Amino acid sequence: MHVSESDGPETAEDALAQLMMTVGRRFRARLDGDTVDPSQAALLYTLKCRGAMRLSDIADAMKLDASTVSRHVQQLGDREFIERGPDPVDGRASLIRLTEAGRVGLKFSFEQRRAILAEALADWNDEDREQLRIQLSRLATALGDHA
Amino acid sequence: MHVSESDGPETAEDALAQLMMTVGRRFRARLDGDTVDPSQAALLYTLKCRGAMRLSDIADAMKLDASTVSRHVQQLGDREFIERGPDPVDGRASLIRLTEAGRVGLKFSFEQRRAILAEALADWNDEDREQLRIQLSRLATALGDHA
DNA sequence: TCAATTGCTTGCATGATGCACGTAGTTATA
DNA sequence: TATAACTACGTGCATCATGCAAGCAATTGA
Repeated sequence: MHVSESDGPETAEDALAQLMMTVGRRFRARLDGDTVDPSQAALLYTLKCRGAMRLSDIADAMKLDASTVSRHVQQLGDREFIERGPDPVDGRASLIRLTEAGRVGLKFSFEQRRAILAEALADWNDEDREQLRIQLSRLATALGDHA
Repeated sequence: MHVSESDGPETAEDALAQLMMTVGRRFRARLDGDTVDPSQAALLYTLKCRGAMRLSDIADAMKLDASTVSRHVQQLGDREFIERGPDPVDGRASLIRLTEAGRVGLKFSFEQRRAILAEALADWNDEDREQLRIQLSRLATALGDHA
């Protein structure tokens, strides 16, 4: 066991595994006043980072079934958080693009999560926060890349 | 928006929000050969950290409905990953305790996640890893505490 | 032209979850 | 003591997210 009996985790890997387990629930849950659920927020975020994408590419990026993404896209489209345009190079596909309303909705989701985190990070000094930011960002990139 | 258009997140809070969104899926999914699903692994971890607990206390700690925990406990009990004993101070309740098999199952779940993370952290130096471990551990504690 | 492929959608089954309710055991009060 | 109120837990039911399989439409290749 790489987590000792009463101390904290012994490695960064275990610390992250513990963190995901401990707080995952709080991020997965739809937060108060939040307008998009976590999966759909992730979809919006993907579009924000990568620009207009085809549905199948979103499914690949998010490691979800295309049918699941199809339903999310429908719901987000109903709320005009995304819009679908034709793919100029393939008439079967459509390019899905974030709308301004979608940016606002995504921003709101981030703000909700920010509030929770800001509370936990309240007594961290700037250097620790910056270190954490850099490392988490690197980690997210590394985990996302080889996906 | 606290996440800039093409750079990484600008604050540690956003970096973590992004991380949860980016990789949450990989930890939530039942990994290959894994014997317990993520929710049940979290239950085992809770028992590991806090010792024998009553069902209602587990529900509080995990922020799940008691009925959900009841079902998890049944399934984990069937597989003898936990055992239920009488609560000496309340005949209605039972104390739920991790078995040795449960520790093994939990360890296996952690190993699975470790493998994914180790790959992503492969090129980090020891100092960065140690920093990350400390900060993640602190963060998990902070987030878990005010829960 | 027609078969095979690809992008997407829909029907269906499964599994996790919460709520409402029921049962058994406990505590408080007359 | 008797009885009412409360608590811990389990079960039935509805809901929702998801994946798989099948289908439809458009593209590509022979």
